[in-house]
Amino acid sequence: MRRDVFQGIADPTRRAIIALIALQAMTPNAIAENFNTTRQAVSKHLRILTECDLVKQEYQGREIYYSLQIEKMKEIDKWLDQYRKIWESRFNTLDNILSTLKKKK
Amino acid sequence: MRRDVFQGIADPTRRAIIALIALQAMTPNAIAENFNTTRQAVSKHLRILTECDLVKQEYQGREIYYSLQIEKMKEIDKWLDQYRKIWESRFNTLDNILSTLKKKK
DNA sequence: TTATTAAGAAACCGTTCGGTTGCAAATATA
DNA sequence: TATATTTGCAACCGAACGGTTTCTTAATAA
Repeated sequence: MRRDVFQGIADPTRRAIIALIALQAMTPNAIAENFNTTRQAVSKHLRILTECDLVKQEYQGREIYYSLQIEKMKEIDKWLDQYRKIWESRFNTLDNILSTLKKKK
Repeated sequence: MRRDVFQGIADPTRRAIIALIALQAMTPNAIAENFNTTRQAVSKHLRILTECDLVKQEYQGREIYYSLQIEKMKEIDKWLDQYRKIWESRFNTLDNILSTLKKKK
């Protein structure tokens, strides 16, 4: 199954999971306690997040700690960069001014 | 149908469309010429992009010009901000150093 | 050893997705 | 006016998604 970061962050529950484990590693059970859903549903999301390398696992006995692979988030930032150039440009500012004038008219 | 930006950018074809119309407005036909797919498929993507406000339409006779609503892209940037803080932090840098040392070992 | 607990795997279900084909409406052109 | 063009809409299809329930495996605790 081909996965990429953008598919990983597409689901709101997965974004919530990402936020949860961004600062500290957590087990699937601990993560699932934060949602009104079954552990298996969370487990599936973790699988998808793992498949697109947004998350890494650390085995500790029978428990598995999941944590965010922050490096992968930079990919989104890198993709955004081309558009950041646009919205920071003078042309866009000018465009905003023009459309503001239009509205007033 | 509830849509958000993250769903909008989830599909690779839609990201390509976004890149195409980022700098200049284009009609569905003109956009479709850039893909090995039917005009209707592109039209569906444009519909989704419109629903999540990533794209705006401008009617000109029977033609409709689609262009990127760059403001909406800032939402992704804003969401990324919380993670940018993490990957730019000293703690993370330290973590990188540690894992580099681990690999060398 | 025997329960118990943590987690993944498999099967299933309804919905959405991405795509196609076909059609209707509106505008432009002969 | 008749015809061609641009576009959106509806119906349909197979695959993937998000979720549940059930089962298996492996590690811990009694």
